[in-house]
Amino acid sequence: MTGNGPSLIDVARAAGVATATAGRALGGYGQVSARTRERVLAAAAELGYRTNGLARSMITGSTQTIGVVVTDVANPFFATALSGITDVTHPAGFEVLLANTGGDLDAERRAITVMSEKRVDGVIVAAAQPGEGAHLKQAIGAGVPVVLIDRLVRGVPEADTVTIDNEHAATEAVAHLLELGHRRIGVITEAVSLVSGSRKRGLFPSAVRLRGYFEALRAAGIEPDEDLVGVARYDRGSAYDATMRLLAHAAPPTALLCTDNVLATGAYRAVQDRGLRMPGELSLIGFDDEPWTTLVRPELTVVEQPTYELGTRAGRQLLDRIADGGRPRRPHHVELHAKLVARGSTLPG
Amino acid sequence: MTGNGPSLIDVARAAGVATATAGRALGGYGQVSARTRERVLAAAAELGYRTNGLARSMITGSTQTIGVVVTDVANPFFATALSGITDVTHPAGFEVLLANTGGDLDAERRAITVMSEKRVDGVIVAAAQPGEGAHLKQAIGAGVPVVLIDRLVRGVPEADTVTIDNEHAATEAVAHLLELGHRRIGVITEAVSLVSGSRKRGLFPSAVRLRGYFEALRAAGIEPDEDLVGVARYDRGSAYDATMRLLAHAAPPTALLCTDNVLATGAYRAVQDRGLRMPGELSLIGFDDEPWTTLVRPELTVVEQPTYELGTRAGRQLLDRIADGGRPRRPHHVELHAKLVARGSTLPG
DNA sequence: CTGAAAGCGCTTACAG
DNA sequence: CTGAAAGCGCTTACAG
Repeated sequence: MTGNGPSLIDVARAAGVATATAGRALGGYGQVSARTRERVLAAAAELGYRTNGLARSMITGSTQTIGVVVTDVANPFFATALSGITDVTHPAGFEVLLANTGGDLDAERRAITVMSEKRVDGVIVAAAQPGEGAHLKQAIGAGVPVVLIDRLVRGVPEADTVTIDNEHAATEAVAHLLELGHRRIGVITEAVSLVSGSRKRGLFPSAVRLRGYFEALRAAGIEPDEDLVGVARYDRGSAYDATMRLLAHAAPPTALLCTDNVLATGAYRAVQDRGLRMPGELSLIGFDDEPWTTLVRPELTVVEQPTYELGTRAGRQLLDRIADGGRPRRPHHVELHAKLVARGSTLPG
Repeated sequence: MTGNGPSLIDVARAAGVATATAGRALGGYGQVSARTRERVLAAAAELGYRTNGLARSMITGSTQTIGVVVTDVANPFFATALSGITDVTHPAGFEVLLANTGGDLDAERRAITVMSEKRVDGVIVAAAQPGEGAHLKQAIGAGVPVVLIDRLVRGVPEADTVTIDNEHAATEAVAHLLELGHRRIGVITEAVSLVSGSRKRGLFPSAVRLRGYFEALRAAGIEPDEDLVGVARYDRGSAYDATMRLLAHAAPPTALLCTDNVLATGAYRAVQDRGLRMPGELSLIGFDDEPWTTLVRPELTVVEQPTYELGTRAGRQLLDRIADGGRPRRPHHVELHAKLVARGSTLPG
């Protein structure tokens, strides 16, 4: 019960004008004489009037609100992307309705439904699963523009996308290690589809990065060794364990690539605990350039993603779509480049 | 233009019932026979009907949406608190309208106004400035419950608050250092009201922590030395510079307390670059226990804030308020405790 | 420039 | 259980 308060009718009555006139004075549309406007504004202030955005939106057909769906706001990656989104959309007059799915597909479906019912003008989605896009397709069908961010989803060809060139990013990281002379290069990943030749070509960043890793090795004439692939759940402890297992092998890797920032914290810790010198005994590369990567010793070599820009581009793309007012147009795909930042964890020095 | 689509009237017509009946079947309120419900549901599915939440909210007086206003979502502190909020409110059926103010008071005022016009059922606010609460008071007056989080604001005695016992947190940190024998204990802070005896008693965490620092010293019979207070803007670089200045003094501190996690990254780096051994030549304490604090060597001693819980408690508090339906009730104040986690940066070992 | 009327899409009494 | 009517609070043609 948002304690109703005065309506436009009350303001109009107090100002001695018609509601349509009061609406024009307060809403900044149509024509009103300066004198009338003043009287209406005075009456509104006196009564403590606030526009009912619900009623307005119902008529105008626009809520000036966009939905943003992510799997985990507490992850610095999404938090940073989110700030990129708001920095672009807020000045344009749009508010953000946020949903945190925790990677649960059902939660994502519910979020999309609710946002659609609340009549958001569009949504930006970091999907929970690459295989399931029916709910997104339905939203688009209902006239809600969708921009996919960070992750591609199968079955939604109409959606705009803003992603990072993950395959190249991984390739570049491996190339860096090859150049330094490494041949036994391991990887810590949360990708499910392990097998390099799998037919289920993954669409998610971790899967794409894993593919890049495999291909870079092959291009260098090295047959990937499954013993050098450490699979972890998406948390630090699991990455720690996976790293420890790899390092305990009879023929352990001399270099390690982590496909994500969370995994990198676990791997870094494991290498420390194992007592291996970096980069002398083991070279390590992480993903995402977070503040801590230059506080550890040695500093961590990383693949730096343009995370904030991922958000700003997605925001701008959605604003464009909304401005287009649902006119059909072919989907727009933006792919941003990640950049290798070489530091002490790989560079002998 | 969210391409309007079929309305309840269309569904009712297709099902051969009155709109009121169709509404009852679809909305889950009132009484409908099973047979009628089925027919309505079938018609709705056929037409691709989706409820117009705007119209519903206008009548029910509830949007099932809360506003959350923070100064910086990209800061792990707020990102984590935010996830605590959504974890509590989302299962209760509430969506989150997010505003990122960047610490700008005007942006905060606009956000509150817009959220109020969008008829959110309540707001959780991490305020930009402690001195300015008129807009919040006004929201409360209009019937929008307000829960202040992390920071107190003057002039809004009606608001619920969920904060951390910052004075005690700082006191405990200083006590730890005193116990280890330190007498020259410095502080890196972004608090503006520097002077210990200032009459403008700060309400913000940084100011309260600074007060705790001063009082802990005095309680130990040590007169605070202004030369040991390093003031920085709220960023890593500025904290780095401030720390470097302190360490360059003729009689430098032997221990340093940082009143925030961002400042701690700058200070840690400065101590490294200065070539001082921790804790032998300098002991360091930070705020907030982030993943990196156990990756650096030595590990960082910190005051660990219950950040996630700050969010869940604020969420629950707001839900309670909303459930109360605007019935006047005295404000509720929750103060959570921070905990010192002693590690290598202070413990000789 | 101003006003009277219609209507956005629902839910809520009120009858039956 | 079902329906006809009223109404939530605005904006939008349509006249004047």
